[in-house]
Amino acid sequence: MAPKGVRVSGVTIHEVATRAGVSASTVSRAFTNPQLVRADTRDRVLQLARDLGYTPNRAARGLITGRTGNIGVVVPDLANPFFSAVLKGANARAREADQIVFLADTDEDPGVEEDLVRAMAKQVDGIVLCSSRMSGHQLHELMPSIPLVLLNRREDDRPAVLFDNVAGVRRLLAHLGALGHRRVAYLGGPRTSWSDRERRRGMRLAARREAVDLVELGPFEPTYEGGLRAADPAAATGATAVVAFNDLMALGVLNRLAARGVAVPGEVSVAGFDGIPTAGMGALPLTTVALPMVQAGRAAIDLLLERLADPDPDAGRLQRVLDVDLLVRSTTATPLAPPPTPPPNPPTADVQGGRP
Amino acid sequence: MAPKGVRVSGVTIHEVATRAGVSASTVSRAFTNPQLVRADTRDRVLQLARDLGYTPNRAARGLITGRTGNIGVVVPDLANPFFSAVLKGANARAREADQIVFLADTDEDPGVEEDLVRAMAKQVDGIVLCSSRMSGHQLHELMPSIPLVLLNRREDDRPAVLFDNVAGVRRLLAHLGALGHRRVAYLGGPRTSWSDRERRRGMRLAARREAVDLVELGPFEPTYEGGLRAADPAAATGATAVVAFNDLMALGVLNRLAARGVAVPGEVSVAGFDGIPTAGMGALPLTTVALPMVQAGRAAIDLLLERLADPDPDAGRLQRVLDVDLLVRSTTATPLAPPPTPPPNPPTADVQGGRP
DNA sequence: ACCCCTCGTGCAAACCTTTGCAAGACGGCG
DNA sequence: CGCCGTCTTGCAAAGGTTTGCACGAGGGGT
Repeated sequence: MAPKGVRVSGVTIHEVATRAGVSASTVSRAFTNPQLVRADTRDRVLQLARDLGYTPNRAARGLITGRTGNIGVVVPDLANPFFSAVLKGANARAREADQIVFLADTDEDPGVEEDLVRAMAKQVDGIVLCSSRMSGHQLHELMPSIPLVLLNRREDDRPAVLFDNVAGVRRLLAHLGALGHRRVAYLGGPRTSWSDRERRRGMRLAARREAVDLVELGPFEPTYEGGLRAADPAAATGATAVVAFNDLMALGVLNRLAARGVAVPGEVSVAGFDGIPTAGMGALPLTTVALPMVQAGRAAIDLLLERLADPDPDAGRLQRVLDVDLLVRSTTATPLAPPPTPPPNPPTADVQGGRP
Repeated sequence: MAPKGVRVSGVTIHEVATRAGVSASTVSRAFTNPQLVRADTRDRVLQLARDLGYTPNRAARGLITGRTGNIGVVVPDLANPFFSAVLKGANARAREADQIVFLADTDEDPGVEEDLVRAMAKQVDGIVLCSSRMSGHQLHELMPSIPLVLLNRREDDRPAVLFDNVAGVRRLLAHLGALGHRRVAYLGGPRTSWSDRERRRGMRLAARREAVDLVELGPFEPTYEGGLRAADPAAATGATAVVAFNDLMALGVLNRLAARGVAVPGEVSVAGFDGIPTAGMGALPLTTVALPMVQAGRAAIDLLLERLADPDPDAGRLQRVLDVDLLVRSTTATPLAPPPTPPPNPPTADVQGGRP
């Protein structure tokens, strides 16, 4: 009946209690409610615990308190530096609060995402869902079973950390408009992405305001490879400026255009979203709408902790909208010539990029 | 006495048991030892469990089995795509084995690393330590308390997933030698890094073999910024080829050299290690020694699972050495001219880059 | 000198699951 | 017809912790 697994650090609260000549309750209180136990007893117990290397077994504690001390973080793709950065922030903040992060990568699949959330639910106090690809319906089904905080996704008035996408797009188009661009292509990301919808919406608004023609393409995969594939259709539109759903795609566009001999930013300007470090490392630093990724990760954990401390579902407005920052760098400029005549390469190459 | 925390999915094994008209033991067995319970009982129980949305509470299970079903993964810096890739592999493999990944980021600090491992130890079955920066002493102290698998770090014959750094360096230097380089600079990474020591060792060996002069610099921070700072001292050595500790640094070098007007690969060739995606995305795809990062992450989890299944400490040789791959791309070529005379910029600028 | 209040501590139940042991049912064999 | 073995199930203990309740001691007020 004894556990078969290797007992990792066998020192329990009882051991500390016996050695200190007190009961287990006292040791427990010394840790969780220090003011309940007499000062000298407490000090003796804590000192002894330290000497013995005792740390409370969080699983056992969780069993009774109903709190695990764990927080789940779910991302669509760890390989995207945007999510690494968010994760880094979340992880740092969680550690400060003495919480541990459970990680899950969904590979951009809403089904996997739902499964993972369900699987995690029992073992964490709450979950931060980054750029969730799930449907509103799926989301609402999950909501009651576990405290959820969304990041980069709005769903009604559920707790969320958001970026001011529309403002970002407005600034970006103002910049392009001022440079003299009159025809702009937007390369869309996954249909399931909230930020893609927001950016599309913002683009339409801002395009009208700046009096530029807007051409929408996509969806494309939100990756470098997706950008490579998106570049040709984009060039074929005759737009003098191309805005990609994210930096990774924009980098792909940059590379493909260079391979075709299209001058950036001379003939075509390119911009992205996110502000991932990679975007600034190339020979041509990318103009981009930078999002405070690390800060967003931290904010999401903050929100979750607040929510857990006060489970009252409608305690305070729990949406945080973070400001974004237009980084004007080397890939945007005044277009040299009138829209170039159809480029040498066959411009009809696969117009549809990403998964449908 | 009832738990105060929000009960997340209150359905317990007892509820299923009562409804199915059996005892809790039977339900438990239906899940963990199906062959012990009569077929029709089992089916009825499992079906009911599914309907009720019951999933076993892993914390409670862990309490008695001594296995948590969790695996810890510790990395020095999430922002480095090398570690994102490793993590992605580890996470995928863990999920297949129905294990969950606990994440920790140490910010390159060995002290934090030790703390985190200790804090995790109680809540995971084992830990994968990626590129551990801890001393051999620290490592040995930790070993007995928790099953550990090292990744990109050898320590005696402890279980580890390693890359064949020396072979990689040999191939890289053979490549540079064949191109005609006679003086090569190595820009070192953190002193605490095992792979840096290995690469240094390999460089010395290979340099003798190829009859090239080797200049060792560093340590530098293993980041893009570290590379920016390393470029000037590297140029000052008069080497025609620069090998950086990792790709991130190499990208920094590339950028700084471009800013100074040094032609790559004309005047100076540059190469890195890791094969992170970013390295191939720039206008000048980087020549690099590519490591199978995702595969390494998977292998580490495999090793850990094997080890857990058979806790016999000396069961089989538990070190896996993975092959590396020299990717020859655009940043290495035959040097144009004899080593250029001292470059226009003051070549004395901070020779020490990273932290001491 | 008595009573009451406060403070510090211990007891035991509860959280949810796994598992050794034992008991009941049933069939076969001698 | 009795004995034994196999199969299926339940009982109860155990795992480490938290916490409501109760108990005892000590102090201050009357």
